[in-house]
Amino acid sequence: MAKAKFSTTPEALSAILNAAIPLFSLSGFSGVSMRHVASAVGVSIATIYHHFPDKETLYLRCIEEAFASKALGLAEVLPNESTVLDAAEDKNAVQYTKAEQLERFIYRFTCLMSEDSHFRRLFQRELLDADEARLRILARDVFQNQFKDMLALAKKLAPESDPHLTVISMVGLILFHLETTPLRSLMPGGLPEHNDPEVISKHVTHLLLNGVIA
Amino acid sequence: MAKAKFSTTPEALSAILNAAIPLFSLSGFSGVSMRHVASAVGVSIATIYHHFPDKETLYLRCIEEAFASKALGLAEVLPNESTVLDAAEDKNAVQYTKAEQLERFIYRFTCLMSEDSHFRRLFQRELLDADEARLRILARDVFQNQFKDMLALAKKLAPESDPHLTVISMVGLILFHLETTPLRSLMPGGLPEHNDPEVISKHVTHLLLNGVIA
DNA sequence: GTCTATATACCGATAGAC
DNA sequence: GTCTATCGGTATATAGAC
Repeated sequence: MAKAKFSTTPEALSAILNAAIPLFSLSGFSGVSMRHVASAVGVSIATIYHHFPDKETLYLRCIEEAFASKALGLAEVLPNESTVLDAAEDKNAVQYTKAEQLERFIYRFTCLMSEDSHFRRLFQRELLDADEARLRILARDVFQNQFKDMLALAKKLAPESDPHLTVISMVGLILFHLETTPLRSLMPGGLPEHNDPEVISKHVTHLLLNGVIA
Repeated sequence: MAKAKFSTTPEALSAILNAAIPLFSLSGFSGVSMRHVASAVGVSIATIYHHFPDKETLYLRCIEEAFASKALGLAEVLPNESTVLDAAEDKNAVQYTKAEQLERFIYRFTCLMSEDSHFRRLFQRELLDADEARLRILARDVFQNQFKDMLALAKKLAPESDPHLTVISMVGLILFHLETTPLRSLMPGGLPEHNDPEVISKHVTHLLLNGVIA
């Protein structure tokens, strides 16, 4: 069941993906033409079609690439349930309080998400497009394990709440603060420092620990 | 300074807008052609161009229309600071606790936002496109007053926190739960009732009042 | 105010030389 | 593996009849 129709070098492939990912992130599927991609890579259109059968496949591979590489970073951020602990770390393992665990997770997750906008933007676009087949791939291959770890964290932190809702809330809080960056400065009370990952994660952590009123 | 180049009936105009708004909401600016719009309205392309000078202007008018009509609903949801209270209501006015005020706002805002997806999706697309001129119009003409009311509410509820961050957090919590609807069912622990505005607003209110751990 | 017809440019995708 | 050249289709936008 050989899938490779063409002979390809991995370098040429990833050169195309690395050029196409920012384009799709900025302008979306229909906002980017194969001509744009080709000229961004510095090759002809026919070269792109030598590596990818059509535009849709190229887009799908971009999504998979961008999301798979972020999934690795996500795994590091989480208090890992699904991987074996390093023995040395296990012995020296500090017992974090619930608040500390939450704070660490929120801070590292915020930093990770604020690092590159491409993942975030592609994710938002996938939510808007809501193509079921693509979302299914995303859920299964990329987010499945990380989401389970987050569910475990949510269950540990807030045993009485619905863990699914808790996870969505934590993620949503962070992502929305990052998403609204371009609008923030135009709204009353918006300050440049509100886009600092440290400020955001501190605010979110405080909110998750104490609520707004307390 | 007459702006109207053409003679137009308001009915024809709003027929075009009402057909175009769902299209742009679903597929974005570059995902919709003037042909699509024309055939959705049931007229020819030239007719669309009679009413709008170009595609970009049509899109901008769709945004303005969709957002302006939601701004009215938003004003009703908020404990209104900027409008005069009705005298009769004022006399019978109940004194709500902070928790009750928050709960009412969250519930009504969630219902309002879940009612039509077009506003939400167009707003998300505007955040992604991040066109500064369009965001400026949005911020000034549509969200300005409502955001100020929300800031006032945030200040009243959480005087010690940065009100701007508090508002973004409240809005983000609700919007993200609604956005992730198509993905939710594919993730572990996702249930159909998680998309119910009542369930969402109850969860969000509890989180904002008590935090996740409490 | 709506139409048909059309100008011009760009789109995705392919053929075939090197 | 990359190129030039090109096909057929569609895009935005306009001209001009009715």
